[in-house]
Amino acid sequence: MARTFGVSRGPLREALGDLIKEGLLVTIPYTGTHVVDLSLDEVNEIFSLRTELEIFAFRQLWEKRDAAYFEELNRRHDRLLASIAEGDDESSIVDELALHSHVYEACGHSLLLGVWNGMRGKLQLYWAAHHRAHGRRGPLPEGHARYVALAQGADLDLMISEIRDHMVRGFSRTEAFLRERDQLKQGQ
Amino acid sequence: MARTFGVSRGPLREALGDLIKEGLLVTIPYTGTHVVDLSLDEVNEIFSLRTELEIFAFRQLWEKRDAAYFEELNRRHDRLLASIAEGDDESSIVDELALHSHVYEACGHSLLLGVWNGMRGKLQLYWAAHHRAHGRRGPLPEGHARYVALAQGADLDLMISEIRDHMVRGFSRTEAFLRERDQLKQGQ
DNA sequence: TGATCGCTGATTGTTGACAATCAACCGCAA
DNA sequence: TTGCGGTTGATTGTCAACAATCAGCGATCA
Repeated sequence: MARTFGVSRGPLREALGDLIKEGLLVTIPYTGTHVVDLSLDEVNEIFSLRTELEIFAFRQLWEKRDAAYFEELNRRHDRLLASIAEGDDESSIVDELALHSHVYEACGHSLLLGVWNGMRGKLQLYWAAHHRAHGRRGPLPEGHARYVALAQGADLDLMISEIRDHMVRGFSRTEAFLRERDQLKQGQ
Repeated sequence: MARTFGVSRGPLREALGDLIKEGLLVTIPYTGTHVVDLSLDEVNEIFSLRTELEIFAFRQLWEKRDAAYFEELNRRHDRLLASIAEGDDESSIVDELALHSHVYEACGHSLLLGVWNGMRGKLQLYWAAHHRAHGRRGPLPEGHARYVALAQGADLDLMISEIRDHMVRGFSRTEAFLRERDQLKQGQ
């Protein structure tokens, strides 16, 4: 890898070490390091923890929401819809994550934002890889309509229940990819 | 540092990099790297997020609690009480964190455990440093009695409210250290 | 056929050296 | 005293090389 990328082993070692600590790569000693192979349990953990974190973020944010927040929220939602309309899966995924990132950035809890960024990478990597493998499977256009609407509403409890529903839907969608992949593996 | 520790700059660079990414050290470019100086906001963030994570951990664990869990819980509590009785602040802090770690380890949510371990280091470093600076200020013997009792009880809602109270108490205690430190700084 | 042994090559950790960048200090002038 | 430019030394990133460890593979033998 050092030769192909034209850099020395030092910086490469550091970069790979970062990705390993982030959980995006795993290494088998003296054999090699490859992209993680997320199990169903791990995906379940990501979504269950995301649910709690995102609810907590909205609780922190709720009373502080202002015009700037609403504007940026709609801007990110529009960008997601545009990417979906263009059929660009890669962008759709990035935009979906950017939409969800907004509440973490806006709530003013930097530690929480750090934790979210830690798992965001896993989701992006995972979705991108499997969308490339399985073809067109980006986010659905209507997937965030209710989410965005309630985030601008007055009822926090409704928003919280939408977050729970949204995560359940997201998990189901991801779970479906996983089962397909495992079936393909067995077939080999 | 490389000379004093008798190692090359490579491994030292990696070790410092890890501590920096963990948030225990900060580096001012071309000037030096020193131990992080936690602000009141950051401490508040740690305790507010801890509250949510620990409640989530207990929710995951609650129905799965068994004899082994209760045994280990009491074992860790006894160890904490022993360290407090001996007046060993260093051990008290480690034991208090170990007691809280138990629910994260037992709930079977490895991602959650990873997030907790990420902030655990900050708390240990912070408490240890300031206890050294301010003298005897370890955990109080009765501080976890109710916590441990309710963790073995049948009422999850009571446990949740105890967690909230416990974190508020912990934050107040830590906040007091912080205000003392800042006053000392101004005095200099 | 199946198991064991030694070899090969890759992976991994560490080291000392080179080069670039910039903060801190000093001298000088207004 | 205050402000400015040049110098010094430390910090930082990168590199090539050495050494140690071990997985994979073929050869040998029962």
